[in-house]
Formats: sequence, C-alpha cells, structure tokens
Amino acid sequence: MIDKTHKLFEQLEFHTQENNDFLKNLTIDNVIFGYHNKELKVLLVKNPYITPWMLPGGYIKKTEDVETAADRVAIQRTGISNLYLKQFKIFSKPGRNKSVFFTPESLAKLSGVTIKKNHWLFDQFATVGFYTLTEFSKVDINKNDLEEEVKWYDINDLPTLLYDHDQIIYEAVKALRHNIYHFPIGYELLPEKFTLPEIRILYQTILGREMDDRNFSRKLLSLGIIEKLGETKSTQGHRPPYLYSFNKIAYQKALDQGIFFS
Amino acid sequence: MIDKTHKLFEQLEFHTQENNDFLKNLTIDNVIFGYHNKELKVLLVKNPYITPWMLPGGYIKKTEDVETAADRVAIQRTGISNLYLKQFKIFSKPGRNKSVFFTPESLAKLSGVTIKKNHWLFDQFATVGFYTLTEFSKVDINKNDLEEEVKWYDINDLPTLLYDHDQIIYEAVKALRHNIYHFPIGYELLPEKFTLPEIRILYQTILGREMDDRNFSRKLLSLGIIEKLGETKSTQGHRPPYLYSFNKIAYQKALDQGIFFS
DNA sequence: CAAATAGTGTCTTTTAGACATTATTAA
DNA sequence: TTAATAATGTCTAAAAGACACTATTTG
Repeated sequence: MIDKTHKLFEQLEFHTQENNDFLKNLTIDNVIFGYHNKELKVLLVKNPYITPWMLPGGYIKKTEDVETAADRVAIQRTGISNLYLKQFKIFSKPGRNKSVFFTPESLAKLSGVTIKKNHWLFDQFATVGFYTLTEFSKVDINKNDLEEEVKWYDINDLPTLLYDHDQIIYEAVKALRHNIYHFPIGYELLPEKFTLPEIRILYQTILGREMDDRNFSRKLLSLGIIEKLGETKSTQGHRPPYLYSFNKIAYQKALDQGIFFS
Repeated sequence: MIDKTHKLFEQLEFHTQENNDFLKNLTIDNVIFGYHNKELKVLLVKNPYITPWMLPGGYIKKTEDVETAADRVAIQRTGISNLYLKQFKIFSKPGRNKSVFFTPESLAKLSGVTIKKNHWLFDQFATVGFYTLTEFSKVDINKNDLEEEVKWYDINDLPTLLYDHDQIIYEAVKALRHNIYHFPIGYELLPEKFTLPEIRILYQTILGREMDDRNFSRKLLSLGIIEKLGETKSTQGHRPPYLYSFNKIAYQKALDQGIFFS
C-alpha cells in the first residue's frame, strides 16, 4: 500500500474530494525535449505507484488558461521555469485515458481512500499537447515536488508509456521537425556561446539527416541569426572552433515572421 | 418568451437535464471560410433568442473526438459534409465564455425552464478552434436544423460577436495566411475547373496583396499542382481564359510534405 | 609529423523577381 | 475598331547545392 507521506497520497486526497477548481475532461501534457550528447531526449516521469512512464502533465484550473497550466506543470515537475511552450495538437480519442494502472480500484487499493467509480478523474479526458525545448543541463531532475522518478529517454528508445503518450510524443516530434524548417531553433537548446559544429549537429539530430557544413553556416549567417564572437573554444588535439552567439533581434524577427530553411 | 416549438427550447431541455453524454468545459468552434466574389467570408449563426452573432460550434460527446464533433456541428449547422477541417488553436482564457446573453436567468426567462445557477452550461469552457474552407455556393444557408439565422460576413466587416469569437476569427485568419505559404490551397474553394486569374485572385484575396500573374502561374505549374485543360471558359467581350484543374496526386503530396510558396 | 577536426571559397543550377507586348473575344 | 482581359517569354539577381583543400591544435 501507498506510503501516506507520499505526495501522491496528498494529491489523491485533494482531487478525490468534490473539487470544483479544475476543468473536467481536459488536461495538458508537456513533451519536454532536451538535447544532449547528439541525442534528442524527452523527459518522462514515473510515479512509484503507477507502473508505466508518463509525460509530465496535469489538470487545468478554472482560473488559468492552458498555457499557464502547462507552465505550472512544467515547473512543478521539472523545476524549470520560463520554458518556451508550443501548443501543437489536442488529443481526444474516446477511451484514450483508460488504463488498468489508473482506476478507482487500483487507487483505492494503493491509497486506502475510497473513490467513487464514476469520479471525474476516471472520465474521458481530452489533452492539449505542448512541446518545449530545453538545454539538458538546465534541468535538475531531482527537483520534483511530487516525489516521482524523472528520467530522460532517447526519442528512439522509449519505454512503455501510459495511455496514448507514445502517440503524443510521435506527433510532437513531427511538429518539431516541421517547425524547424520555418522557425529558428537552438536558443533554448544550446549554451549562450556555441560553435558551428555544435549547432549543425543539433539540427542534424532533430532532422535525422546530414547537412553540408559550408552551406549550413552560410545560411545562418546570411539570415543574421548567429554572430561570430572573437573567441575560440579550447579543445583537445585539433584546431579550436570559433564561438558564436545568437543575435536576439534577428532571432526574434525570424520567430515572428517565419523563415525558410531547406 | 421563447416559442416552445423552436429548436432552442428542445436543445435547452436536453442540455439542462443532468446529461452526462458531453464533455464538460470543452467545446469546439468552426471558423468556416467561404470564398465568393473576390471576398473572403466567414459563416456566422445567430439564434433569434441570443442577440450577438456566433461561430457555429458546439459540445463534444464523450464518444467522439474533437474532429468528429467539429464535423458533426458543421453538418448540423450548415448542411455541408466532408469539410476539410484544420485544428488551429485552443482558446481557454478564464471567463472567455461569460456573457449577459447566456446566463441561467436569461435562458430561464426565455424558456420557462428553471436552470441551476451552477449548471455546467455556464461554467468555464475552453474551446478548440477549427477553420475550414469551402466554396461559397456549396452552402445552403437555409438548411439549418437549429432554425437559426445563418449569414456570410466579410472578414473585414464583422458584426458584434458572442464571447471571444472575434479573437477566434482573427487567429483563424492568421493561421490560414500562414498555412497558405506552406500548403496548397484552393481545392475546396474553387470549382473543379477554374482559370488562372480565378486562382490567382483567390490567393490575392486571402493574402491581401497583389501577385505577379506570370510568376504565379509559373510556380503553380512547376509544382505540378495545377494542369491546363484543353478548354476555355466563355466570357463576355474579351479573350477567353483557359481552364485548369488540380492534379490530385501532386496536390496531396504538397499537402503532406509542405511546399514553399513565396 | 600524425591525428583529429575546423574553417573556408567557387562554380553550377535552380528559383525568384521584375517587367511589357501580343492575342482573343464581343459589341 | 475599341474595350476588356488573358496569355506569354526573357533577363537579372539571389539562393541552393555540390564539392575539396587548407588551418590549427595536441600528443
């Protein structure tokens, strides 16, 4: 049985009371992408009492909009604030949130709290899918106030997931890959100063294909979104690469107006 | 007082019973664009008992997804089936659906039905915004099983609207204008056979700017999405234009993969 | 000097953009 | 023949795409 000092217990008690502060039938889920070591990863959480891994997500207060809820949930589960959030799709297939791992019976058994069979927690839910990009190293995966396990998974090597979360991640990757052709990327995924090979490998990783180094840098420089700094990055045993940074103004303009990146 | 034979009465009776068939706190709204006479119009509905004009929209059954609901509502309100539907944004600002025109009191007064003050109909609702494109002439605006007034409004000359529907239309236009640069358009908005000036004026109308006739046709032809037919369209007093049709395969491919249209 | 990786320039092809004259029909 | 509008081709500029050699550092 669940440890009554665990945050899940607190949460359950909270939600299973007749609570009217949250929207019924609608949640948000965040696909938090982190880039690290030439791999695109996604942040998953696992409650010790619910077997499958899940996307960080949650309920929406009636006093907040979905963006605020997504931000709140992201901070709550990951400790990161001010994430760039992109709403990409709503998932609403009937029965999408049915799971043997989240039923009145299973929760009652774990928590000792009696839960009505037709409680709104177990009703049909649509969920608003958001994705977000962050630098891997910014996330302290131990700062998690729900006492859940938190882990980065490579997008090509995901564990079994709750509900339709595999589908949500698939669509998030699709949306991300589509958007990279129309908007600049990297601001949230690279350190302040980065090298040309670093940003090129980021693009290659997200798109899953090789890009010509000369044409790539020419394009970014001609758009004005990156700028060469005087400095180089010290490396071992080979020519040191120059450091670059984003030109905030050009970057923001490209975000607003859109670009065409082949 | 409301005429009890009016469909609204029936609807009210239906929804004000404790009905558990619909998602709480979530609706859909359709921005139905119709192209006609070099103008981009949007279909609005008005219930004789609720003053402001509204977008066609509605509740979502727990047994359907939002796309199905949007399609169902579109058919119900306009008589058109098989509309191309594009989900573009969710609107969820707290208080967005507060209006003096839709309260327990106003409805009770109209209908004679007593409605609980905290009935879910008057609770906070998020709404999924869809837009759709259709040929003006396909819509029989009299085929409306809710006995509402239905009217096409020019997007630059909208009446006062219920809730945040002006905002929803604004965002739909923005999404449509963005998408026209990345996906082909016209299949739903033009007759099967159309002329080059017709499709060019369609683009110009949506984008709100002039386009060079020679460069425009060169681009569409080189993408392969339109094809010249042998025939011409008879006109009055000037050279008759050739007729073209869409190449379905190339059009679908362009929809799937995206294009870049400057 | 070898190994490792970064930096950079040029040519070709494709696409975009600007621009004006001729063609066809009906009245 | 005039009025109305459609059709069409060419030149130039910009961008994309392909491609290979030189530079710098450490061990």
